[in-house]
Amino acid sequence: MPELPEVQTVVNTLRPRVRGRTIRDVRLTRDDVLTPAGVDFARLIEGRTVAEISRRAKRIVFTLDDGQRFYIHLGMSGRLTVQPPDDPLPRHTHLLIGLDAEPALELRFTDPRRFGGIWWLGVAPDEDGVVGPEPLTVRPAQLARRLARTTRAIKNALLDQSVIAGLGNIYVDESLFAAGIHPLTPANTLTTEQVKGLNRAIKSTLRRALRHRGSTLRDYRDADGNAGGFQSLHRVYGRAGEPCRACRSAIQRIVLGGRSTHFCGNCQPR
DNA sequence: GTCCATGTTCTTTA
DNA sequence: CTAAAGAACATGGA
Repeated sequence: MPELPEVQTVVNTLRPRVRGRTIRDVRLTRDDVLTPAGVDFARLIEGRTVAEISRRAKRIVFTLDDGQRFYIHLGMSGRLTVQPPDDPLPRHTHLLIGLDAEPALELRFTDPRRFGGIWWLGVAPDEDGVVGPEPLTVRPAQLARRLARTTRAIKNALLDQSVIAGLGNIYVDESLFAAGIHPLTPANTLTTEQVKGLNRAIKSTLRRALRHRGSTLRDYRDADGNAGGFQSLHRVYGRAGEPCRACRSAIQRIVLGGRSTHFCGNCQPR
């Protein structure tokens, strides 16, 4: 659910409330949200201070004062909030971290669908798994090199986190519209000029979404519980049948890689 | 009951 | 063998 703009907004709202605070008590109410299984997560983090909170791809990375790290992925329906411990506890809250604050604060991870979770990294210098470059800083030549390696539709290639990290279904559709590229275009057939335009479109789309604190379709909230505001500015995502904001022709919806894909057949010709 | 959902990973097919 | 397509995961809302 949350893509780069939403995850970054969570990090931005989390940081001033959590960084520098000491972890008092940890409650993991079901252990299958933790990877690897069997890690004594509470013992590892209790008494530690949160040195930094950052984002890599769609992961929210916590760095502790002893240099150990873990990350939380929100999956499709995850929320990470900071609130007073006596606030009513929502269903499907799997992790509660009590923080040393006056008045007391609690970091909560809630995720009904449980596609998200907590991954313990320890002091491993490398990140786990293959994660592509960050879309806000990737250079056009680097993006071109990675797209040239696959014949897949550009929509599917951009959703692949090992090709480029942080994009999801909303921002791939929005970026392809902004670049005027049809989602079915084979990734390796894009011209150098098209990749340059796509690179610019991705960056401007993400920056605009960040300014509006992400998109809330249903579940997404930042760490303070606030919804995003970008959803009303989507140009194609979720607008099937509605007029294109540029040319008034009807936005089309097809299924690609099992995901809804929205585009303007006129502004994004094949 | 049906279909759909901001994601990732495992399995099957080509 | 590899790349790509498809299924699966779990819950809830329309």
